Amino acid sequence: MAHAIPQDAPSHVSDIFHPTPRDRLMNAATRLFCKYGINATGIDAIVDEAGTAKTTLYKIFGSKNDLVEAVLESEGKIWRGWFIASIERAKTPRAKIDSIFPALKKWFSEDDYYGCVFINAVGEHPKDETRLRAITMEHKSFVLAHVEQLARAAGAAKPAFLAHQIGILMDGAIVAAMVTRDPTVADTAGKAAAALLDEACGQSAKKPRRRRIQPSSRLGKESLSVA
Amino acid sequence: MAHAIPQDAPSHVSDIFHPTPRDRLMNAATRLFCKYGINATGIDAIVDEAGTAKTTLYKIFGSKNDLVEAVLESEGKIWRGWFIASIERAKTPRAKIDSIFPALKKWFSEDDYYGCVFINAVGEHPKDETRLRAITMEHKSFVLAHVEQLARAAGAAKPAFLAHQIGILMDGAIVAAMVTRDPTVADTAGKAAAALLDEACGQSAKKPRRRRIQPSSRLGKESLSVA
DNA sequence: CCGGGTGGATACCGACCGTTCTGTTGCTTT
DNA sequence: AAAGCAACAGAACGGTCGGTATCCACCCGG
Repeated sequence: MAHAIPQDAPSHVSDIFHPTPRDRLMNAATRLFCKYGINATGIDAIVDEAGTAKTTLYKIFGSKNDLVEAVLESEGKIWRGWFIASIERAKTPRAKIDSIFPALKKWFSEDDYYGCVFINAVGEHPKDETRLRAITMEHKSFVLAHVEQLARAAGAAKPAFLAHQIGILMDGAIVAAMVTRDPTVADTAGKAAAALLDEACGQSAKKPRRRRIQPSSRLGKESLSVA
Repeated sequence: MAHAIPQDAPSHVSDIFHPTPRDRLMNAATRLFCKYGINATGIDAIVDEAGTAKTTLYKIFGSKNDLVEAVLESEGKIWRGWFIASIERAKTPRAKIDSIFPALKKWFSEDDYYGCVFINAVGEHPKDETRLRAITMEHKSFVLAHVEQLARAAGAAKPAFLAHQIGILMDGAIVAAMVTRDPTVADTAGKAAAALLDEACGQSAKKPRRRRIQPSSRLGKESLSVA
């Protein structure tokens, strides 16, 4: 997942006026990697867009590979920050999970939505590559851990299992949105996630008006250390 | 989705003994594109592996782009053939849908599973590209149409909607399996699909069959031309 | 005033890219 | 035997790749 919503997290305030060469390179590389792919983006295009010299890039990052890793690392952190902030605006754990796919939909709707850099990066590199996949899995694990914690707080029977399923839905929606350019895949995936969440919480009806069994699972909202 | 199971569909029998240069080029290109990515695979490597001359490649395909499209077209057809044959072995529509993810799991378990060429191709090319995305969507639509028909035959309330959800689960599983190299994501996705199918068929144990108005949609199992 | 470090400009490196070219096999078909 | 033709080998094209070296213009603390 990649390319965070711009509005929040201006990182360093001074960057707005005097962005360092490093930041300019990171921004340019991020944009070009996302839009055109990593292999299809040359060093020259990056330094061109960043307005720096090639020497500066190699002084700072050492190699294109290291630049790629730096971009993924940074982009992952920004994306996770945006994602978690987006869903944590909701009040209850259930509402937070329910706002995952509306958040994704907003992301999909941006005109510069290019899919998930991590997924695309793994896809366009040799499949015996290790480093990129490790970085991607780390990113994924972080997001899934958060979802799992929410699932547990929401009273899901098997929180890890449910989080895994939601993660698959997220990946699928991200990919489908990239291919089709249709943000409404998020709605479809969101309804699937809601149904799975309903089932995992033991109440199959969408609106909890007609509660069938409802034994416990009402508590647990508290005492949840975020990790 | 890409890279079909080898055992069925030997295409032309004579190819086993005298594979034409075209077939050798297609096979080599397919393998290298899948394993190393399209942009990372040079013409030299393809003709090297195919054992043909560069001239032959350009006489037959005209350009690398055209070769890429030919590979996607062919690989898509092979994959769809394998996929549909795999799930159609089951007897009932419900069983056919239930065998989607076991089939994918077998695919994921191959040691030369490299994800979906279509998804990877879109991901590593400029996002304003049109042709690749069109080819990918065509492939996807074909598969989804088949799933939708099965969903309708299985008595799902909203077959197109369910098929769409299953498609997202498939894409998510394909991507997750590529990144994690863990074929069991197919199990997780499969259980999600089964739960959604249960719910869509109204026999989800607890769901009290809250039908809306929609009186029809019960027939239509027949007269469904797939492609 | 000086000296050192940061970063820009530019030319260059060997390697490889996709593509085209020339020329040569070897098997058909006449 | 002659001609045709698909496929071969291989060199070479202009261009770009990732990466390096050189030189120069600042800027800033002493």
